[in-house]
Amino acid sequence: MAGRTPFYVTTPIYYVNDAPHVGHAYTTIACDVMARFKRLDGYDVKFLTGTDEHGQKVQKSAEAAGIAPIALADRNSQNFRDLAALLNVSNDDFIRTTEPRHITAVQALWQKLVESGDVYLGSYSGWYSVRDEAYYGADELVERDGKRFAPTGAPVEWVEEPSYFFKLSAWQDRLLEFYEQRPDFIAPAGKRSEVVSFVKGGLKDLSISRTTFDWGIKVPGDDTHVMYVWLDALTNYITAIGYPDTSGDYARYWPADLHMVGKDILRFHTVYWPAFLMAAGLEPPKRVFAHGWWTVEGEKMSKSLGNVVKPAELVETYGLDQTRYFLLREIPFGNDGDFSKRAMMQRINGELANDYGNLCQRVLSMIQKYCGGALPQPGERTEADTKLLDAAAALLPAVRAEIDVQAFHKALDVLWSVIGAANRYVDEMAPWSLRKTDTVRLGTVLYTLAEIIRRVAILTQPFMPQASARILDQLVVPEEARRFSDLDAGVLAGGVALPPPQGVFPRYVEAEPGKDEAPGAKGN
RNA sequence: AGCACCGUAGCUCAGUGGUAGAGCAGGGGACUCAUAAGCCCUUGGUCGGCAGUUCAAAUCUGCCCGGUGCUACCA
Repeated sequence: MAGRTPFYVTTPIYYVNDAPHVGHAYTTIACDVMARFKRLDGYDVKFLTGTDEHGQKVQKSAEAAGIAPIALADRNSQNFRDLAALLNVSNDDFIRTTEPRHITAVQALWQKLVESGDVYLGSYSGWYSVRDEAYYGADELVERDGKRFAPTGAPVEWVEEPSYFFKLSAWQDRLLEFYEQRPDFIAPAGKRSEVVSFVKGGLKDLSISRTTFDWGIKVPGDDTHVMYVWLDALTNYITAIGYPDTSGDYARYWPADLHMVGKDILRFHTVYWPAFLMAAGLEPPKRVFAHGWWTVEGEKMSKSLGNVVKPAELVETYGLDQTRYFLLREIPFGNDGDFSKRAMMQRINGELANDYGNLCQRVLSMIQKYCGGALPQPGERTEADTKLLDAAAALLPAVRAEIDVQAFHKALDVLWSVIGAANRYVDEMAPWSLRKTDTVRLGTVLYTLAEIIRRVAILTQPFMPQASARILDQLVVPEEARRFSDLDAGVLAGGVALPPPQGVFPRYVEAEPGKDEAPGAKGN
């Protein structure tokens, strides 16, 4: 434990007013790959996800449903727990902002901000639409008949409510200095420029409390206010490691190595959050990565279009590991991308079934048929064997470098380059011919291939834990010998009996409606 | 409107001064261990347009056209 480097990765906490969709799954899976990779690579990993449960929207939804806000939060928070389980996500903790530990942490952080002089009582004012429950900027309004209306057509009125403010304006220079010193703090690089330019444009103080609703954490010493959601929500990252106790897990895991976020909440994580933390005398996180959005078959995902992709349907239709693979392989991480059935099928069939799955299958089958089901003993190596083995040995540092910058697509690309090389090696060596001419050489070739597959499968574990495990099972690699340190230390031993091969990545064949029904039969 | 980024083969993208690349899709071939998989070969682009700098530009500069993002309280 003492010798292991800590690694702390977080998903955003998901808002309980939302139903889980592929976007949530995407963020969570990306973090899971980070967490699994780092664990296998010997790190002491803390992986946090959870739910954000306060705010006016939740209060309103609960009222509409005729239940208490906490009842709504309980129910919907569970949906996100279920999602994590569905996706085989390895989070170490699941935080809820309604938990006592979080309330304690947020109030403690508030006190720190008060003590540092960064909080003052003022009033928040603006053009408010009761109908939309939202404030609008003066420039957004339309004036008709001497009255002002929101872009939505709703009437607005000038309202003013008391509010505590955070002196964000005082942190502009220190934030810019921070970005300057830490060029990797915001990723991808393009997003960093946006944030820097935003901050350079000047910062206004931030309203951090509200009096118009009460579903939130009370401001210490002023029960008429609840904290504004972002202060509440962002604090979850330190709540989960024990804050305000800064000795134990906090000392070990903070600052977080990576906050993974969707691009819509980048600013909150890269401007407000570091400012809050610095004001409280705490360190900002090391890195915030803003990933992109998925469209579906070329269209924006939306409730009104009815094309929202539910993670459970993906897993049901394509399989869990296939879904995990597709999401991280299809688009350069950080970019927006499109989710289409066609692309999914191409990835599953072309890369999982044909390249990876079939490589395993053909090699294991030949061992089964030609070697009586026992892993052969390798003989003398040729240049071709060495070349392939060297390529596989070079995988870990190459993949690690990509994972460290969240280039998941490139990490997979690197792995597939060896899968491709192995498939070419099979054809070049033609074991089906060696079988008749040179059984010693045959043994070396099949052994080499099995060893390549072992190495690849160990490295695909973070992406596809179940499928990788099934491959390693078929090579009789002990469960405790699947860490990255076992890549070199756990080289396969010849002579071991292998079980009959079983396909791991089946081809996806689209069910053709009507095809499997009797003519004239009505479906369902 | 301002600022930033992007526009390269049918599709998704890499390439940032020295004779255009990958994967997928399309076409052809040899093999047969395997999941109608794998392997080999191959068609395809005046690198958005115009002008300039340079011995040399997809790569630098200017302008134009087209697209995207950001421009604070929306969790």
